Amino acid sequence: MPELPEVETVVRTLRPKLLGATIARAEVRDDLVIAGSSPEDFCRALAGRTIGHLRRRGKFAIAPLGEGLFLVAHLGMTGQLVLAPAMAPEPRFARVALHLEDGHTLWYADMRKFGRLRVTQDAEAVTAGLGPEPLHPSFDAAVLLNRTQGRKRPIKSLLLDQSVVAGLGNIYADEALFEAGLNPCTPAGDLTGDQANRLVEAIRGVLTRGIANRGTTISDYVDGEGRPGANQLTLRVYGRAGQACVHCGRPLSGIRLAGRSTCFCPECQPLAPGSPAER
DNA sequence: CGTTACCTGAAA
DNA sequence: TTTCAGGTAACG
Repeated sequence: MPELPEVETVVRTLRPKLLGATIARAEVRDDLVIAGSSPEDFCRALAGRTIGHLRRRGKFAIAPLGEGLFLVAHLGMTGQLVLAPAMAPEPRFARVALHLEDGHTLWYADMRKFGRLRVTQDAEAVTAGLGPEPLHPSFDAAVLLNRTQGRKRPIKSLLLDQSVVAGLGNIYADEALFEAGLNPCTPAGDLTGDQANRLVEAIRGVLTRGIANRGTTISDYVDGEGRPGANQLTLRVYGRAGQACVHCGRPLSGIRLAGRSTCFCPECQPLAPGSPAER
């Protein structure tokens, strides 16, 4: 579910409300979503802590808890972090509850339980393997080329690789490749400087738009206040296999790449002639 | 490297 | 009943 724009929106909506809030009690309803410690230690570590400035790195949300301790959340496919009044009805698939002293509850809900929460002294270690932040000004064609050079894997599978660039997922990868006019199967090492430039700009564009639209809600993404996003209305290829390309009108292709459904326009995103992926 | 497993639910 | 789903770690 949540890629960079969704996590960023969750963080932005929760940040002002959680800053300075104290956790009275933590409650784990499903052990599976707790990583790095026992659920008991997780709850003990959180009780009495005051939350600092919430931030995002890649698809992780990170809350400082003081004394070098952090709460780190990854939402997996269907994770939601939602703040609600204590008296409000529980969200469906509630897995963890952080009861705040101000009378609100920060819920972690996750239908598929692929997401994880952890308390750690070393937030750095959790995000150490991540590549650059695509919205940071230092992310440019040279940085991207450094990481694609000599690689034969399809460019899309590299875009999904969080150690290459942090935060892209299946939706925004497809959208960025369409905007850049690049075929998802293009061997990464074949990217020209010009193509890398276009791809970097496209990545920035789709992510920035995603944030401006408060995230993409296909089925269950909501922000920190439980509200869906609107970016799904702007998608140009994701989930549109068989429909007409917004540029040329020809039907979009749907293929499977790196184990993920992939949509692109064979006309607007042609493979370079003679490239291995063409055969 | 691509594929499978991890989970649960919705939709075909 | 089968297939598919925004992610990623493990496997061969």
